[in-house]
Amino acid sequence: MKVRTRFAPSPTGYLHIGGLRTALYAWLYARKNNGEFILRIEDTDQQRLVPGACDVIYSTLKETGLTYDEGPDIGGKFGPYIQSERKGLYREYAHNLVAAGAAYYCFCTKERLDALRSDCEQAGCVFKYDKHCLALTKEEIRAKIDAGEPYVIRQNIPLEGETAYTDAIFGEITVPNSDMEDNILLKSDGLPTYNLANVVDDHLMDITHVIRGIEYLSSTPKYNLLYKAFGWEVPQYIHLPPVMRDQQHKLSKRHGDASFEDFVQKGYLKEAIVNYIALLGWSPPDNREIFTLAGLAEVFSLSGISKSPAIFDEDKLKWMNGEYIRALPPEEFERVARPYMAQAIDVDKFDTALIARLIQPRTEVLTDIPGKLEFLEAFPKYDLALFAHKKMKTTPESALPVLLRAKETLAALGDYSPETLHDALLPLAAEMGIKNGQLLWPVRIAISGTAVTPGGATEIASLLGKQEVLRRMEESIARLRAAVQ
RNA sequence: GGCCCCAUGGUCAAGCGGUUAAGACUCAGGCCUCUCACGCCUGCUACAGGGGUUCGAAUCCCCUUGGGGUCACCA
Repeated sequence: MKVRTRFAPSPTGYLHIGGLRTALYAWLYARKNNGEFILRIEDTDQQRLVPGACDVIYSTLKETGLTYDEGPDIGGKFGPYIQSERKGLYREYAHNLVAAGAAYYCFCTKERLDALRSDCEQAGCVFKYDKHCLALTKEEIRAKIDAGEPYVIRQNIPLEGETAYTDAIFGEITVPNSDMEDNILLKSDGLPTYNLANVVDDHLMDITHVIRGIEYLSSTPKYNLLYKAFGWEVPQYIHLPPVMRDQQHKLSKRHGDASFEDFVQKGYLKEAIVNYIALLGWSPPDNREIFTLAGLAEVFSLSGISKSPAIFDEDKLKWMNGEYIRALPPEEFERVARPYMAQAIDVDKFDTALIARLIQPRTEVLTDIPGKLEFLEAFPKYDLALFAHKKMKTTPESALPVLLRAKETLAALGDYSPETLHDALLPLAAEMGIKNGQLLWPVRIAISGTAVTPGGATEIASLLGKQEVLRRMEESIARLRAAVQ
């Protein structure tokens, strides 16, 4: 039988990192097994509809390369793929369940339920629906429905016994029936709850492997009772442990660390994010860490999935993002970096190819690019103490004569390529009998006014150009003169 | 709280009864070097605790502790 997996998010307006990882694993499993990956939108909660939310899901999946074979926007032979468009179906199946005795009508009002709940709370017990409406006769039910009383359909769960199933990751899971509630299957608005919809759709859509979050681990027996009542074959279950922010909190929207988009905005490359989350909760058979999607699909296996929650480590993501950035072809890096350069400098005034070459190995996230370039656009009013460098044994005093000589050389030079500058300045150091660093450190400070720059004196000088270099040299020399005196 | 599940360094993790308990990130030190970074090398840090089973336990069992999940007309 052909493997079919699905990703079934609720349209909340953003794609949670944990959700993305679930989608990734479902996608990988399908691809690895030459199967199909389906996208289904679970929008049965009318209260939480967010306009445009589906588009976020479609576009994120496409941007990350998690292509689906069937889905709302591309169709497929098991459509529609949006649950609200399948309303009639669920109603029909819910009624079949009632006919089979596996479900029943419930007319209990919110008030009665609330009263029951608070009584329970006072008594210190856990609330569970009391099957009150199960006792209704056919006639009573008919009368209520004819009278237009709103109703829901509840699952009729046995009071005794237990229900078990085997999860591919966690093994055998057994839950006492008495712990399960007669959940609502069909709401009074005619739409199904997840309890019904996931079962009906997974079956109708021929899903063979249900890959989803661990929050469903202990409610899965209930769904299996439904499969059984329908006479359907249950799928293989694969529950995934959660992605955490720290030991006790999940990644949350509030903390700005929950959605894929948040990380893209923070300057992470899409490929790096996907690669990182693939490793959060799953490990490959070997020690590799850098994978393309295709590479992952080749080695992905359920046996590598771990059982315990994984804490999202942004430090490691940063490192991985750096790896991806460094691996980019130079032109490609320049292209993605350019908008970030533009935040700090006038990109038409500078040699952006050279800048790109300099910052590529120094960039971990795209967003730290502007900060590295500010000194190019505006010469900072720096502290003269910057001329002091312990290892180089330079001081503001020793810098002055060095700068005077360097300025002469710099003024005499026509070509300002890094190579020419290099070839002119190094001999000067030799001639002066000082170390390269003792010459180049003061020069770099004098023209950048910045302790740490992406590149050395010759490279910075090249970027700045002769005119600006000489201007900055003069200004620095003047300030030094005034201070040293 | 009931029920279900989990437990190797700060983090991700390998390990499937016999290992000097991998690797990666972080951190520290060093090399390289025109600053920083990159790269390269070295180092610090772990089997939650207690009982069993076994010739032998990180690996199997039990308890404790800690953590997660779940108990909605949400998914």
